[in-house]
Amino acid sequence: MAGRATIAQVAEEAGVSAMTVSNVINGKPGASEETRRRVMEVAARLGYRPNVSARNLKAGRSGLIGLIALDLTSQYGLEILRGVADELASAEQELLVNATYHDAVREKDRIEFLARGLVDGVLMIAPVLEDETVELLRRQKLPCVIIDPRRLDVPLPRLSVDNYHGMRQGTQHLIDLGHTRIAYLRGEEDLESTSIRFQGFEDAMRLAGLEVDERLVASCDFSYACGFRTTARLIDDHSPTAIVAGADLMALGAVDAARARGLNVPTDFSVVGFDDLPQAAQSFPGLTTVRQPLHDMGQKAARALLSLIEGQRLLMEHMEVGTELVVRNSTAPPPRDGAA
Amino acid sequence: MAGRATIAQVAEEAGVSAMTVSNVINGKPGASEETRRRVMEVAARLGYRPNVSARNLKAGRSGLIGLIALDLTSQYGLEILRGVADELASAEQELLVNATYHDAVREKDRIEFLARGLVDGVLMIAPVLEDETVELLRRQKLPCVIIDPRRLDVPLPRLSVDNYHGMRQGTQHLIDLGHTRIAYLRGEEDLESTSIRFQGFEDAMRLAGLEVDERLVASCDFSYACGFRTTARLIDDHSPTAIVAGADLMALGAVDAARARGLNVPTDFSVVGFDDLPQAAQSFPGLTTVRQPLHDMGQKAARALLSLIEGQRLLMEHMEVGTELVVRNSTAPPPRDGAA
DNA sequence: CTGTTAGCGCCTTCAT
DNA sequence: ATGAAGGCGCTAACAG
Repeated sequence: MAGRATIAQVAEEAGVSAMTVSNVINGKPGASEETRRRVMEVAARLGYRPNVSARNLKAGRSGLIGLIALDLTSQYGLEILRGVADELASAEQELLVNATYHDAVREKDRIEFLARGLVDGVLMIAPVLEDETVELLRRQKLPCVIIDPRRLDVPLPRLSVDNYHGMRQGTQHLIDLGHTRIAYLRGEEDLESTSIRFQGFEDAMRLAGLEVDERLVASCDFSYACGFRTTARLIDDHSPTAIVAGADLMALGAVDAARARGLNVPTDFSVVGFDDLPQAAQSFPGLTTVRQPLHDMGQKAARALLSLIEGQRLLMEHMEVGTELVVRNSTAPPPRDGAA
Repeated sequence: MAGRATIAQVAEEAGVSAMTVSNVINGKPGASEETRRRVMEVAARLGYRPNVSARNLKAGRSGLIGLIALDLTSQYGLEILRGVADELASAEQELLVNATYHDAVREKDRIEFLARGLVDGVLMIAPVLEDETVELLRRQKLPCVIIDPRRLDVPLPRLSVDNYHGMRQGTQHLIDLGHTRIAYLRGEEDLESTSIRFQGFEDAMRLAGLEVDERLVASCDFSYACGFRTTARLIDDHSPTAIVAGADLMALGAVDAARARGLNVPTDFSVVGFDDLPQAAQSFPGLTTVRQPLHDMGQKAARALLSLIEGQRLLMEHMEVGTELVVRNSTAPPPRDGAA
């Protein structure tokens, strides 16, 4: 559609062969200064641009990386996306973005489509990844890296976060402040990380000699709305003095729920999140949370994918990155009377 | 790299010609049930997928649409992106995402790169778009549509929002509630929309017989942080009872600034935003704001681009969509004593 | 119903 | 230093 002119036209117009035009355009040696100049002049005049499909067909690669994200609206995926984009920028690879909207069928379709030679490799964020899809990826020998896998044992290269220690540290922070009645908001149950984070919470509690009260534990879908609703209920029914959420969005909902119940955060009620989304810093009070290095994760995964594409083998199939507690203003010692 | 099996291999293995395989795969008529079955069986066994590059080469298109966004983190652009992606999904076009990070040079580079035939068309969100770049797009006859142009008179197909009436309506809402000392947060000054929205604010005030106090008007960069800072200052110095912000992020900052000053929103201080980002609904109190139909805008722009690509002329070069006031809980009548 | 021919635009190989 | 031939994988258009 664009770049009408073809290499043949330029060749004709410049009075040389297509081959020479190709060499000149690609800066290959073997063309006199004179010819070079003439070809460039004609190419510019005709607005010639090499056709990408043709080039790809010939080269057997596309210069494209596919990213399969769950959702294009969650900051979580977008921070990763930024990291990926930053890394790819210096590698002359373009990014093809896809969202599955949490639909396994759509996910499979997209991967299948991308695997038709459209992309040189695929990056997936928390994909559902049915066995059949894994099989497809392996059969097609399509390089791929999974970021934040749902199950840690998928037989594909993957990058995950140290959820266990992250959550243990976040919980410990509340314990250190003196909290004992700590509620916990689990995330979606089909993510292995939800259980692992909870494990970190439990262990931190146990090691501090604290009881994990099951009535203070609830599950949510990672959303603000559910965090709000659930926390409001928890406060009404069981008066915890603090809550740990398996994701920042839920934590933000928890903060507002406490506020809606007339509690001051953090003096009456403390909240700890997980992720450190941009919104965690941009809220009032600033959210204390366990930081996942999302941008770094994107970069790291992209880098791994690029080496796979270049045919190198990865040092390790399963990469893991650490977390970091970011203390802001949503946490403080519990109120004196012990309950909210 | 991927898609090992080619049509020729399938043909050979199935004992038919490549043409027949093609027809079967594409569901074209003219193939006996028997042949069809055999071909399908072999194709499945070999894991055959038509190569996209080859197909596009043949078809004279790339199947790719480029999206030039300012930023991959702002919800504003992402809501539009979602609309675009949804529309493209049914058009067999993939989306190539690019961020310029507000850098005019980078923007030009990216457009130039895409214009090399990589994509069939380009969508741009609030691009800086120097004259030279416009010239390039025209010369290459690269179909493009601009969403939310910085200047309304760019000579390219574009889609903008009725900023004037939107802001007038948002302001009127506060006036109707009884506010008179209304502050205003302008957005970035190099967007024409910033002036147009302000115009709507001014006119609403004037028509209600209210003074626009210049000391209550300030400029910001669309960010939460600046909205917070500036509103805090405005409240300290001039005690308005309400504020209108040219964007939701600034409005969210304003809400938290008021809160930080000990004011209750909305009973002591009202806030009106502009955009209706997802966060506007997901905050406490819910933000009253002027809704831009971002998702629709993305769809509409994508649809326009697709018809341009198909060679159709657009009915109008400049499309405009309307806004809608969304009343939530950040606005209420001013406090009795008249000042904050 | 099925196969042959031809060519999309480019570039690798091998001559000249 | 330059060019001719051929093919990447696919599919119109036209045979048969």
